Amino acid sequence: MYMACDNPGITNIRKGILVPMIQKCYVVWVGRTPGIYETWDECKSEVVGFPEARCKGFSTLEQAEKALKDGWEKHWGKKDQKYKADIKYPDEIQKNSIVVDVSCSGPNGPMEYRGIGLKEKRIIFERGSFRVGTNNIGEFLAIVEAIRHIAKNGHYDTIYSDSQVAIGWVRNKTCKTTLERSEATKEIHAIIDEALEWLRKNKYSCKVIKWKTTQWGEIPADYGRK
RNA sequence: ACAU
DNA sequence: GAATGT
Ligand SMILES: [Mg+2]
Ligand SMILES: [Mg+2]
Repeated sequence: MYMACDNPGITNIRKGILVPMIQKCYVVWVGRTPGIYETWDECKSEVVGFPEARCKGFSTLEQAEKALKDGWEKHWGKKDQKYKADIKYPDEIQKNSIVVDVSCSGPNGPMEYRGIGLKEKRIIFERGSFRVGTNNIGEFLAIVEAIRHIAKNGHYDTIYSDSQVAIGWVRNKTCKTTLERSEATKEIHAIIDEALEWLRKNKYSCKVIKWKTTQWGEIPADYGRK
């Protein structure tokens, strides 16, 4: 029996480590007998070989009941919010931590990043979208923002990032981005410069450590767009 | 090669 | 397939 996470959309799936998405209700709008089914097998037998059949999986009975009333037109081909299974992380992982990640649509942006409290699965900060920025710049700014959050508010003692590059930049208090300084990039560079200045002028005691993606699956702050 |  | 980085 899976427990529904009350903050869907910020946990991730990795076979063998994390549990798959909860999808326990299947709505059949157009099939042999329209209604709600508990398994894919049942659902399948309602729709296979049925012309123009319409069905879809949902996480909760409530969602499914609403979707059945809505009709398939409102849900077909759309991404409804799916609840993810709650996750048991390995003991090795520091639970009193903020996990961060970036999402970068193109090589130079748009870029956004966020930090999430691992234990509470709560979004602590979200920044962007920045018109220009690289993956590594976003990973870097995310870590610095998490450090500053902890320096100011306490509550956490560890930051996880999956970025070898950004962890290094933070450690060295330097940003070796290849993104040229130009009129088009001056905004993001100003933000980087301010972050570096804070790092160099302030002390902090939280640890910044590597999220071991190959062992633990995608970092829970991941945007799930890959 | 490693991490994104 | 491409780019950002050590
Ligand atoms: Mg990342
Ligand atoms: Mg990611």
